Amino acid sequence: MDEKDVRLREAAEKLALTLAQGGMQKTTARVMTALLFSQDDTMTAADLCEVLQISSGAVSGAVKQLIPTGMIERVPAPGSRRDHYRFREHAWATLMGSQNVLLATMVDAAAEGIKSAGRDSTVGRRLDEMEDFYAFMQREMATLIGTWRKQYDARHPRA
Amino acid sequence: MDEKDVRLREAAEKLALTLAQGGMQKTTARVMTALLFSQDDTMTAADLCEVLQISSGAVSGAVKQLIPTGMIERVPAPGSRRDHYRFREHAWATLMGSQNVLLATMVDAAAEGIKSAGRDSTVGRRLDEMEDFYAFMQREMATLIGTWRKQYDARHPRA
DNA sequence: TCGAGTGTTCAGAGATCTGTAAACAGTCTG
DNA sequence: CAGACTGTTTACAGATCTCTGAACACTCGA
Repeated sequence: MDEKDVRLREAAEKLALTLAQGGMQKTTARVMTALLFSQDDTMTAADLCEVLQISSGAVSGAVKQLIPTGMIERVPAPGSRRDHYRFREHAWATLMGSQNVLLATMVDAAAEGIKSAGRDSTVGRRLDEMEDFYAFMQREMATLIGTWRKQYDARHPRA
Repeated sequence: MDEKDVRLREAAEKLALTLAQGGMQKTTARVMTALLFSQDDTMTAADLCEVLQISSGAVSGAVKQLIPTGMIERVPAPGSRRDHYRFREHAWATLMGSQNVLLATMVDAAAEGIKSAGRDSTVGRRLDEMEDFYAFMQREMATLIGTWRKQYDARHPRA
């Protein structure tokens, strides 16, 4: 039984490391994956401190980053006075959806350049392609995520 | 005429800053956007040094990161002995396509956890959703990029 | 209102990362 | 082959970032 726990923790740390190399804060990634791979539904800040061997301040900071992104949520704890945290349902879809603003930024950056240089030049054509690509992605990604959601919900009727 | 240059450079730096906050190396981002917003087709390492006010070593390092990702390419320079660099055509599509391996990593991480915990548990259901989502994305992203390419190429017949 | 139990904030230590400058290597020209 | 011209590598310095530990703030129950 503990055996299972160990392997899950290993998997969690491994993924955290990958995410960290991809630009995510290391501690933030560890907190996220700890919640993701936890056998329990929720974890308290104290749990996270103990499991990850980090200070409460670090947990506080990580949580502060994670909640606005929609990856985790604070769960009102009935009996306990401690805050409980939980990995959110559909968190991944939410996360990918939030990349939408990044895509919009790319479109804007391209448009900004085109405004200065026009479309009919070396740089203009380059930026035109960029604008076209990201505008396309922005449109399509939204519908793609919607498609998945519908599909998944249909396959997993709420209890 | 120089006016144009200034505004393009500003746009370049602005985008670089955004990309840097998104996890990309700061200098790497600056080199990339410098090439992206350049009015010329290619730039030499020396050009980049001067424009960005960085050492040749820094340029070398940035280029070393950028080339494998497919964002820029080294162009054989006919007359000059210097290396010329160019922002690659369809670079953005290539970049997004390369996220495929990241998506695969996510699928694997989820599968790894499921192997330890099974699908029928709190963590199992959580990981099942993750696996399903990323597997879906992996499939769809590839086709999406292909669609865009076809569409764009059709609209921009090669000269 | 007081006190215990938690979460948050912040200054400072420690680690990490990144760019520079200089040495080194490679390449083309004369 | 010599010599100049570039690109690459690397030790080191500087800057940045992140965690910790402790003080502080907040909340709830008695």
